[in-house]
Amino acid sequence: MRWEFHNDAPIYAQVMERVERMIVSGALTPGERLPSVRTFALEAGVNPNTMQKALTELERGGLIYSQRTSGHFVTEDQAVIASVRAELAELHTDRFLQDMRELGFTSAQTAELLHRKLENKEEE
Amino acid sequence: MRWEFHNDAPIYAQVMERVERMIVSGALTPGERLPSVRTFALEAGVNPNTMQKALTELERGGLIYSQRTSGHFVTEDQAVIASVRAELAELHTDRFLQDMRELGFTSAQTAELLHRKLENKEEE
Amino acid sequence: MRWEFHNDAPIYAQVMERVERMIVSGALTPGERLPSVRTFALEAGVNPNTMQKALTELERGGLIYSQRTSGHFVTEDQAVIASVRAELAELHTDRFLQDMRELGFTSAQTAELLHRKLENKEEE
Amino acid sequence: MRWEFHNDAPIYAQVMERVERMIVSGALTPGERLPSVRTFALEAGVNPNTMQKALTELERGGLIYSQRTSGHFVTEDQAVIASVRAELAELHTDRFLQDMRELGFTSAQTAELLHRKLENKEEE
DNA sequence: GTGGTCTAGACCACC
DNA sequence: GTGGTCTAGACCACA
Repeated sequence: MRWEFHNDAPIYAQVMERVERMIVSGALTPGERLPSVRTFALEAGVNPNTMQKALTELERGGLIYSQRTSGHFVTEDQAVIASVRAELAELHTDRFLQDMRELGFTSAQTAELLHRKLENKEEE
Repeated sequence: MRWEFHNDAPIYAQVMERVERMIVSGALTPGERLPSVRTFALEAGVNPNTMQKALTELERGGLIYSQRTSGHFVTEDQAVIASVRAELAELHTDRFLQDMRELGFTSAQTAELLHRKLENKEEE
Repeated sequence: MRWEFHNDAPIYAQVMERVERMIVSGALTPGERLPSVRTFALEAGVNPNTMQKALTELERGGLIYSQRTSGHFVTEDQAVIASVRAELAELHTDRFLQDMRELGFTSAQTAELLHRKLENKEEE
Repeated sequence: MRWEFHNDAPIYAQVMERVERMIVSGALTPGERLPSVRTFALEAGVNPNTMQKALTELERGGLIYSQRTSGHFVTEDQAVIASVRAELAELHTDRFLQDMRELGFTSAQTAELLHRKLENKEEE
């Protein structure tokens, strides 16, 4: 399964985002071993160096850690994961509000619309 | 200013989206004449055929209409514009909820977070 | 002038150290433009990618900053430079005390020896 | 445990330094028999000829002496050891002052910094 | 096998 | 020209 990438951001950054989401969503659990750099790169359809860079950057953020001979692992510090998750949630919310503002919706109108949508769902 | 495009969708579709947004946000007003296909294509940095296809598709949706001799115009039917605007709002909202769900947020939690964000803004 | 490198540390790290010293010692002044990545790499006798990595890491530390089209520059924030300088001084001092301890000198004896050395210099 | 070597000096010289330190620090005591050249070379991960040269040079300095049939021994002359120890201390001190000078510290400032460091240690 | 580093060579956007 | 990114291929230490 080769991953898909956009033109508007470096591939390594998109790889980072993707792995980030796998972690905060629980698809990769705390302490779990990631595929080897080479294998993961193959899976993503990118060069091993690109994957290496992405993982190194993620390591800097504390979301994963590496052990020289045995691989990369998801952090066991759930606080770090929670923090990143909150950050991403913030980011999506901001982007959403921004998108809606571009359509001419005020924040209040946006919230109102979201509520109506959720109520409709309940009825279904 | 050349527009920026992704890899994950045909260019013409992205052009459509962009013009759509210009219309529903009011950057292009009802009845306003669009630049010529060639000019508009140049401005966007796409092939005139691509721009042509985008405009034709938009015409099918009723958001613009063309007059053989004088060019393309934004519809004067504000109901159509409002409808498209609502559709886009729906789309952004769905995508937002989807993104948040991928982070493990329920719809209720997402709404809660949005509220807190708006309250904080008021305080500022 | 090709630089000389040891085996006991990655080249990019040694390049970082070297540039660091050039900055904190004043050989490169605040705001000064560094040679281009390619030129600098040639001067150091390393691959441009290696120099790029070294400069990127230094940028992360705030000691230099980059402008996409015009090059890398030494930070103008003298506080950052002073801080790095203090850090390096600390490091050298610790290493010195450690080396002397391996020779069987206590810290007090080391300090005593240093003093005698400085006094002898004055006499010269 | 294979020893680690730099690129910036001949291996035999680095071996010398290391054995020197073992002697002056007391890890090898006066009169103690060294491992055989072959064994010692294996331990250090160097060619026996290299180890031979290092020991011969150390012998010239009087720090060790050899007996044709029974091997190499640490000198029993403590004055020689003390002298070498002083020499090494001198060398480390000079290198320290040089490093600090490269950071822009005068000798006085360096001494001052060392003092403050030792005082802090006492408090701990 | 693993991560990590290094080199070589290419392409891109920006100005 | 500039920095930045990407790929390909190689080597190393570690276990």
